[in-house]
Amino acid sequence: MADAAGDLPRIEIYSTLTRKKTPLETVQPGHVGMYLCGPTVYKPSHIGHMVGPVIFDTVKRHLAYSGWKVTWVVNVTDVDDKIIAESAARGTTMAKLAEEMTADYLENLATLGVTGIDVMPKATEHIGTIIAFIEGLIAKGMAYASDGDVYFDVTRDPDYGKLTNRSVEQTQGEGGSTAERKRSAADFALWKQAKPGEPAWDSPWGPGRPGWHIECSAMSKAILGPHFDIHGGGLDLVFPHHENEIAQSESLHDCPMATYWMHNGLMQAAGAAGKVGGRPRGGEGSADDAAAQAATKISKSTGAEPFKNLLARHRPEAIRVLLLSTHYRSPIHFGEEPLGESGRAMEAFERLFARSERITATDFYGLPCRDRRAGDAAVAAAGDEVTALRAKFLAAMDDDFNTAIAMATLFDLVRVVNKFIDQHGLETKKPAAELAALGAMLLVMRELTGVLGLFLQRPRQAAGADEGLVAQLMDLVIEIRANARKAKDFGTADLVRNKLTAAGIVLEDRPDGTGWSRK
RNA sequence: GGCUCCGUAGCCAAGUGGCUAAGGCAGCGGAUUGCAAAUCCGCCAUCGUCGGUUCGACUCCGACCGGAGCCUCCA
Repeated sequence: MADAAGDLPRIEIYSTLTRKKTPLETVQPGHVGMYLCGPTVYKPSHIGHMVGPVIFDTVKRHLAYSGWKVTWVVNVTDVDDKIIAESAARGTTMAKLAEEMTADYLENLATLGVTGIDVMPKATEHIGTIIAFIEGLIAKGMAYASDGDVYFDVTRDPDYGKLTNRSVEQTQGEGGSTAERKRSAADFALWKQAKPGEPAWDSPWGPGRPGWHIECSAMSKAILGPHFDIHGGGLDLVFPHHENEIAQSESLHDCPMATYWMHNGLMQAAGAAGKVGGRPRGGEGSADDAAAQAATKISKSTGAEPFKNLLARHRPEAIRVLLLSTHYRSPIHFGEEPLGESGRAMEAFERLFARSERITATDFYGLPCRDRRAGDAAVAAAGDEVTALRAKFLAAMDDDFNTAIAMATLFDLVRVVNKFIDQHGLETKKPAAELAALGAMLLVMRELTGVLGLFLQRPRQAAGADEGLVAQLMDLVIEIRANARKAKDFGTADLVRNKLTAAGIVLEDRPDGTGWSRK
């Protein structure tokens, strides 16, 4: 369980299980097995579904960049009560609906630059694995069949509740119609008998389908082994889902399921007071205003619009920046305002990229991301300030993936590079030494933004068919205006600029000429 | 009622037992510009309230107030 590879950096990870940070030590030296609970595919994904994937994509990028080999698994729950209900309502089949919604999910992930998923198992493709897992639990006396269902017997699991610090007595269980088939209320279903007309698989207990928690235990074992390194998910999955996964897996295997349990904070729809969940709290006389403005997690708010709708209004880069600007364990305040703000903040990067491309004639997006983390000496050409910022960035990422600080150092880096360009007048002069230093700085920028999965592709231009024509016209307008300015005819020059601004085109008179961009 | 967690500038958001409490957005002043835009420089917080521990706390402990999550499906 120790990392023999001594050249790997020390990375600290917070685990919900221990409630503290400890240095990453992997089951297999140099290899990280990582499992993230993915979506139940019954509706188009919303922004809340994107949080975990973006965060763990960033985790994987940083681990891989730091020298580990990483296998990242994200499951897709494609058999479930909600899918059955939704497909019935739509008059389609569970399989078809799941396929459609999985495609939607994958498309959204790709848009956000989540590219690191290695394996994406589906529950329906692992029914045999799941049944074998359940049989193992029954054989060990940890589970029992009851009238076509199979339940996990929590009373046989001495450390049940260790993840969330609660006792069997404190859990209420599903209740409802299954109550009388269970030995105790906190027992949970491993296998559910099919009702007539429902999708079903044959099993030793009759036709049915897997319970909610078992697929993750069975599939993570099949792909990553009984004990792997990192298990992730949203904070709302800690109980009962992850608690029950631990119960199943550790009861069967007698070893830890995952060394680190990482949970991301939930998207909050600021101001969109949804229903007030949970049991009533003691006090009365609640402040109406506070209640009205209370944030609510997206999945329980009315703000959970399909992610695709969101993309019509906001650039994916702005969304990723927003997600990474907050520490991953904190809730994220979400809404039009925060998104617009992070969009504006992000444009400072793109302006710098464009500026440096004008100077160096090098495509920033085409620069190679340094894929293996190197020591300070490797980036010395970029100067002390940049080297120091890079060290700060890496230290932040090594400290439980503190992307908020990492982002802050990136903003500092933008300022440092802009200042360097200003001070050396690189837009008009081209001294070779300074250009080389600028190139080194941009390589660091490319390296670090790459670790966060940002700016990997040139943003798509507004795809107007007349784009070439517009560019030609703009060249003409700018030339005419330049002549006016030369002739000190500023009235004409300002008229042109003001009219263009009103039309959504911004003119910038720079030392090396006039540029334009769409607002 | 039980279990987690949070409360930092106008807004968002890091962080630390004692050194200048990151960064972003907005705002203000300056440099630059024909004027702008962009860029750069500078300004803008004593850390929910009240107690306690300590030589010293925003950081630890307690109480209180406010907010979030979970205890039922949820990323």
